[in-house]
Amino acid sequence: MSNESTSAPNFIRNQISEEIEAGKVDKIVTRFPPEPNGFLHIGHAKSICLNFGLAEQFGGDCHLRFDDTNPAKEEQAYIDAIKEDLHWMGFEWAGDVRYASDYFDQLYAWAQHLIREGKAYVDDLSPDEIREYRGTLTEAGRPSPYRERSADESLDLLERMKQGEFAESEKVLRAKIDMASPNINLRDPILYRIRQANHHQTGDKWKIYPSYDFAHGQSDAIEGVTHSVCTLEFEDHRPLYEWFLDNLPVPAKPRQIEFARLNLSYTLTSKRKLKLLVDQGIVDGWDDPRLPTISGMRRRGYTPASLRKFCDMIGVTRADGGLVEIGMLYHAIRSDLEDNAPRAMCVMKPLKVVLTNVPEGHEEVFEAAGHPARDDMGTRKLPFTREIWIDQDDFMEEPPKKFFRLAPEKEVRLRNGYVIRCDEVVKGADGDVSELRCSVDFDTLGKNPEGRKVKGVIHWVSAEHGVPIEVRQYDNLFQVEVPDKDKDADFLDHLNPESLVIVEGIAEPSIRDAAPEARYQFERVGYFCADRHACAEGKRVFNRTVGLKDGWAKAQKKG
RNA sequence: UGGGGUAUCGCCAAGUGGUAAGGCACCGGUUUCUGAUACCGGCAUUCGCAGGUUCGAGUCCUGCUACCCCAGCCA
Repeated sequence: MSNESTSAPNFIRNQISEEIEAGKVDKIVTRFPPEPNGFLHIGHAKSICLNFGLAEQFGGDCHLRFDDTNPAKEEQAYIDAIKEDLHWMGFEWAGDVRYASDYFDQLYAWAQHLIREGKAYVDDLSPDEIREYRGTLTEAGRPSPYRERSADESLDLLERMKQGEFAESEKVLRAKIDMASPNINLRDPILYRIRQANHHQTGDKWKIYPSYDFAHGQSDAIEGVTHSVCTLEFEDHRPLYEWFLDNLPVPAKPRQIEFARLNLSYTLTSKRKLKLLVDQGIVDGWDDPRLPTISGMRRRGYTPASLRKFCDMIGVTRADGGLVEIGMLYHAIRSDLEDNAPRAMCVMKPLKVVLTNVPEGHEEVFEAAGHPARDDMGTRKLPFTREIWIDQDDFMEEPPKKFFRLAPEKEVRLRNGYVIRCDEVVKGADGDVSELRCSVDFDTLGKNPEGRKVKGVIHWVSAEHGVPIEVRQYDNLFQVEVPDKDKDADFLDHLNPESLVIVEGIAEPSIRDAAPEARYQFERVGYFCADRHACAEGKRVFNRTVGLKDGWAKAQKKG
């Protein structure tokens, strides 16, 4: 696998470089901390490349730690999928897979420590009351009436919460910080809440679960994480993150650094919304090729290298509110596949061509390069017969100027074969063109015809030897750049009705034994990937990863 | 209207007081048995706006403006 660790410098990398030069750290430790409540998407890929990339660049470690503090939303299946995505991306985490739940005992002891220090208390307020007491963005909150209850009582209550003596929402453990803080996260944040759910890692051992804030920083400290990189929305949590580290006997003091999350045009990167698309059956599972999930992009035909390249291209900053054009992603995969995908020909909308001066039963085989610039990809055999298929788009009865394809009385080259001339257009009862009768210039194989130049080259497939395949032509799932821009509207209204168009194509025989996930460039059309599920079942299904750039279409548009 | 952030080409993004990198897109041109690729050239007198400091400011100061995040017992 190509390992383009070009990785452009960014502010985090620069900062770490300085720390290392100043001797503040010798070995860095980062971590990728997904919650197993959904599949990883392109936004996670950015974080993955950053965290694993940093460890790679500085000779440090990157841990994989599942942030599994909310059993109500998490599942083992997501854990398995996330691990597979990471492996596929080409990253190895240091040591075993870790879980925040590995530290539940320590976290509990630290909660008790805080209570004894008079810095935490069990609160009996209801969720509604807690919200009410918290105040608003502009008004200070009020202390809970339970705020000053004794440490002994809180300790006892917390233990009983843990034993399952209370119902969900009956009690919570809160830190005692500052109800008047302008930073709402410091208004006595919740440390533990009661959850009756069975936990995918700890089973029924616990009835209380730590909040993200109470678990994350301490887990980082336990693991010796030096740089805890997260997204901008956690910036307001940093004072709290540090408050815990400063008020608990933790073994280390990691630093939280925030960067801007990725916004990609025409796509959604909200786990909640992606899950809705999956649950409502709007797409074919979490790995639907139209989804920006890592597994979806994999199925679509993206390569790990292309995803890494894309992440390098977009960079890492603290500038938020931006929107990366999806065209950048397309460029990343095209440039990879241009270099690495073998070529083949496939006709998408077949139009029959009878080559009148080729005898019935005649057969010859052309040898074509597997890749025009890579000898290591060998050659493929192209059987040539009297009847062939070409694409309907490559013929026009009344062509505009500069239409370098087939038209009545015009010549065109069959890719890797002869130049042919269109002598006759046959129409069906409906008036549509049903067949073309052409003649071959046999003196044009591997050389230009005498005295004239034939500019156009079109792809074709022998009618006798062509292999029927199902082609799934994927396009953006949404029709607008920011599907969820309008908070009052339903993002489903912007679904693209043509995000998937299935067509029966006919491909050259060389793709007959394509392995699942084999990628090809269907010449003059685009890049395609053998569907890993369908092909594993013996079907021949190809997903369009991305089309080739189309200068002709662009020129037409301009008029 | 509280707090925390961010503003450099259509998009992403370098730049940390010395006279605006790069990529994507776009526009020309060359090559081409993929209207693809490759290659060559063009593409910010200007860094949200207005003042100020300085010999010199995208970089420092002041004041505006716009946008993003925060009132889950989600992460």
